[in-house]
Amino acid sequence: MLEGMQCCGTCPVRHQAVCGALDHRQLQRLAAVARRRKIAAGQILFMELEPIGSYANVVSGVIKLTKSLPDGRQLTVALLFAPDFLGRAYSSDNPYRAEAATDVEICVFPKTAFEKLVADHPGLRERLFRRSLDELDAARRWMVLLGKKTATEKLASFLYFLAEGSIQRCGKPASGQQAPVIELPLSRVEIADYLGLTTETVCRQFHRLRVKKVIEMDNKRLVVIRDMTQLVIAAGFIGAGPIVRPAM
Amino acid sequence: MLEGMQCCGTCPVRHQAVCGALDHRQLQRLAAVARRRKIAAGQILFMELEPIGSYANVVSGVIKLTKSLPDGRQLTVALLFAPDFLGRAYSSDNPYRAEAATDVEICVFPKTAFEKLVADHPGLRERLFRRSLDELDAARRWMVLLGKKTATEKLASFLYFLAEGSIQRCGKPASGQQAPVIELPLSRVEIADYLGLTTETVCRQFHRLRVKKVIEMDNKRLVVIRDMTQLVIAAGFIGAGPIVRPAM
DNA sequence: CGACATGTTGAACCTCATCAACCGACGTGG
DNA sequence: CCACGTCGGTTGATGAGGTTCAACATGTCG
Repeated sequence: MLEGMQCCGTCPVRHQAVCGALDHRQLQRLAAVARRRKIAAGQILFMELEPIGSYANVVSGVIKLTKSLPDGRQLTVALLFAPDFLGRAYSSDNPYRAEAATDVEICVFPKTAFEKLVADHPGLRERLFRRSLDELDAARRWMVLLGKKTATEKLASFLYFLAEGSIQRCGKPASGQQAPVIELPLSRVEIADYLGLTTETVCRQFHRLRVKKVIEMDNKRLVVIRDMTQLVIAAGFIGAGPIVRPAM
Repeated sequence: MLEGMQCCGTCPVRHQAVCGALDHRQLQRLAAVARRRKIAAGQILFMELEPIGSYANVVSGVIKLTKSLPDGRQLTVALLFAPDFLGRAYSSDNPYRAEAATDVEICVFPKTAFEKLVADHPGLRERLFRRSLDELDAARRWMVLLGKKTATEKLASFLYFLAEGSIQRCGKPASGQQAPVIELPLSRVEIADYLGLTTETVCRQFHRLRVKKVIEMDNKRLVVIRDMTQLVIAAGFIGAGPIVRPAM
């Protein structure tokens, strides 16, 4: 077992995560109960409708949140990356299944201890609130993708979304913009579940983007973005033609 | 101009809305700056990306939040009903267009005054936080609808969602369950935009549900739910066959 | 009345899902 | 070592569900 403070001191997401709101003393309090855990890819953190006994920060890796229909169809409603927070305040049971998409490291806080800390510390509350608002915006952006975009646009948007994230994490590639390389954290099936498509369609769209010289792929999991502007256009973020502003 | 306190005293959403967290004194402070406004159906409250100078409670009627792609495709990402809250904390500009779907009454709070009140009152903050979490859950539930459901399921889900809401508002129809009647707050086009479909498809699905005796329609805007269980099945909430639990 | 918005219906088309075959990588066991 | 089964990924053929385009119906307002 890692000792608490040691854990927080070396934590790579110390400042970006919700705990960034805490001062030294408060961090000690949190660290006393926090525990690092490694989760292997594919492991399920908690099932749908299962009560969750703890909160957690994602320290590294990617976690999927998925919902499923009674007949087995399922959709991944969110991906959680490095400084993201896992857990639902004000509700004991939660409506998602959380699963490690890659090998994952999380920092787990027991429910009651964390809630006490939240109750005492307004800064922490604010961070959680901000985060949930950001998630809400992200969810609604994704709704547009799911409801209105074509298969190509969906995949292009997904790749752009990943590129954007990796740029934010690793620093942007200056103005010289060398081609960003992204490692897909999801299998084809998982991508399909995230985009509301089937595996086959996802494959074909990868193919199309490759043929159009927008991307390049060495490994099945490694994507090089050859033409960022084309990707953005393919994603439907800017119109290929003139921008149509809907009339009042 | 209505005087503040009078406004809050007679407010039908006084307790359910976020201001339910305030005691009498604080309510006075809010009421001093709050203003009732009536908005006609079709009016736009604020445009996408436009900074918003105020927050508001929905007192009556329905507000649509929609996002649009540069080429004009658009999706309604949320409907706001009576005690709902309109506004985005921690962000001056917002990513949605807000439009009155029906005639609407809202209670408007100037941005800074309201924010000051929020800063002073933890109960209010908590309410806002809870609300945003609920919205997040709702958004993600809707993502499943948009990403995985068929046209029939989408419309049935929408009707169920409305029925549920009206039951919650008007009290449930006992166990005797007389057929719930719902008035559609949206036109066909608007429903289509909400469900990620086209007008034509929405029409055809209405037709199908009518043929199947699940619903009945007098007016174009009045839907009687003849068979609630069939509606729930059509919505895909429970499997028509045996429930398949995905294997671990 | 005609012009316009909203809703409905029909027919043709197209995207994407479905079903099936196949490929390569990997691990296991003979 | 190779045969094998399995799993993830790719490709092809086919078909259904939903979009698109067009016509028409209905209701409303000038």
